Amino acid sequence: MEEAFNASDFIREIVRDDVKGGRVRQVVTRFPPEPNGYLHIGHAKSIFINFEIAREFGGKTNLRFDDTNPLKEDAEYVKAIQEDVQWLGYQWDGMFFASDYFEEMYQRAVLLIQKGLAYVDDQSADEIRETRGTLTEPGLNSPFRSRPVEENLVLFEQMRHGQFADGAKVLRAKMDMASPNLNLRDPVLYRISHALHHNTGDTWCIYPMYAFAHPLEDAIEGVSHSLCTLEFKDQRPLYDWVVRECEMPHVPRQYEFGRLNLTDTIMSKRSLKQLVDEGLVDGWDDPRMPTISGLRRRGFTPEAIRSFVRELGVTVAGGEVDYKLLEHHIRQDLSPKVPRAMAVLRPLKVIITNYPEGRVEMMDAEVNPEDESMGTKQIPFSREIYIEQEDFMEVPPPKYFRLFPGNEVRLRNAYFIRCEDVVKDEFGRVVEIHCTYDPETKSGSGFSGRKVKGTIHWVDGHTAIPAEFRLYEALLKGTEEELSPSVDLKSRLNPKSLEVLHGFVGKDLEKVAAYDKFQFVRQGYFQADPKDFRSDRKVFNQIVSLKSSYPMK
RNA sequence: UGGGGGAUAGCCAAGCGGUAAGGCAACGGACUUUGACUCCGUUAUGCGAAGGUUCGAUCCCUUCUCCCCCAGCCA
Repeated sequence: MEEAFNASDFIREIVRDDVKGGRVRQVVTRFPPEPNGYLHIGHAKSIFINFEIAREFGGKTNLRFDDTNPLKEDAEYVKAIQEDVQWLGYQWDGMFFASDYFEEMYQRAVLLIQKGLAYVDDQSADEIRETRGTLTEPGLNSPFRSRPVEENLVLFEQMRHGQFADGAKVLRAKMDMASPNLNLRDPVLYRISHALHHNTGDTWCIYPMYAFAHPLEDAIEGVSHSLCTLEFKDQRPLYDWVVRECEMPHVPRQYEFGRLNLTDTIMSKRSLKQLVDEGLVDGWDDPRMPTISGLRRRGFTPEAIRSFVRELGVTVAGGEVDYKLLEHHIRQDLSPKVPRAMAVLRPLKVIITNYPEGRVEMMDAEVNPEDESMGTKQIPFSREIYIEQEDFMEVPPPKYFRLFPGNEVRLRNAYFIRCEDVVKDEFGRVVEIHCTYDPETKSGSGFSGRKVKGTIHWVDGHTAIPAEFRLYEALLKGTEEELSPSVDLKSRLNPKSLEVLHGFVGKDLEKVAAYDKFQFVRQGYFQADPKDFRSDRKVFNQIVSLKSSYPMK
């Protein structure tokens, strides 16, 4: 289902034309993350686009770490990024680092200086900002703009050799301080930073800026189509300028697509990192995080993520995709392939008064009704069971098909039971209910004497295994105003984003292992938590609930 | 405000001068040992607005409105 797909969008059209017209011999794309954080679902879209398009045209895709800012980058992230890309199902052709090219970049910058197209500026960061002009006013030329080539060459070399402090000087492109495109007002190409680089250590103390480095990286790698998000659109003239003026033999082209936004989800790495750093979540892989590792820990599958981003398509219109669409794709993926099981998240004890004490019956249960080949399993049934608290109401609302005094329901894979009595504690809370069962209604017996409106799930009281269930809601929730990025992140957090419940799973889940996924019947899809699951402490993360047409929950 | 992009249903999105695909959501209904799944049906005389060109406009032209991005020595 996933493979039978023939996408067409403006980028694929461009690539197709380039190949047909002979302008491009081999399609080469790249996924260029900066190793300054973990990948999120937005990156999944970019990964999908870059890898799939190259694959469709028989091309190649590189994984390239855009590590030009040592202050923010870390080897931890490069490892995590590789894991995430592979987990999503993609294998790169080449793996590179921008830092692999630092020497060549330096030489290209020297070329620029020699051509009179770059100069060393002694102005401070503040001065540069102040003289950049505004949206409506042109900027001012730097007093160092016409520094002689020879002097620039010497200064730039001294920059490289650590003769200046951080921020003392920068290398700037000599473009146009009056350009209506702010990116072209003599953009900074190199800055001084005496920082330890995760890859090159202290070899360098000057680092190229993205705008200079990225086009060179693409050109060096023979990238044909450099596919990035829309906010880089204004950089395109600069991108082309760098490739041209640096006299790169290979000319890559940049094309931009709209980035993914999801409702109730923050996607900025800055904010995600803040959540992690301030301990507001359980790390980058907290199941509430929109990171790939968070989704993985939550129980999402690569297939679901891929089919989700595939359906989004490639466009330039900005918008916000409903999180429900992602939920649809994970349900769609899991439903046919995951075993059913019964779990009671909020237990209520039920005594079946006419069922013989001490007797245990093994009941047949289909592993997955959607796929007979998955077989059946045996689950124990006895006099005492647990059902879901919400499946009993003393005073039921209209259209309530579950248990209430006098009503009969089907216990899934077992018998019909009828509620006869309610036991309450001193505060009037229901603590236990008494039911009777009808032996003739045994599951699989073909009994058709009477129909019952509701079927509820349960676990056997004597063999049930205690389990912890973690239910999730959006990490951030609130009105549009409350969710404004200008509001402090902490106050935008949804206090109910995590709910921990202690209940039971059936004995058939005795041998579950981390990452095992189930559909807990009538509840939703769950995964054994990879971090906290132990054989003696069963922890399940809710991936997504089941859809429900029953109004209240 | 200068520049760059965008506007098709509640959300995403096809459409490329010939009379508005599809998915999600929602709402009905069928089926059901999951109020699930599946299946059927409903939901834009309308494409941000107003003019114009044309036999014919979501598509071309003009003007206007609204939204997003750019003033890091971040990427």
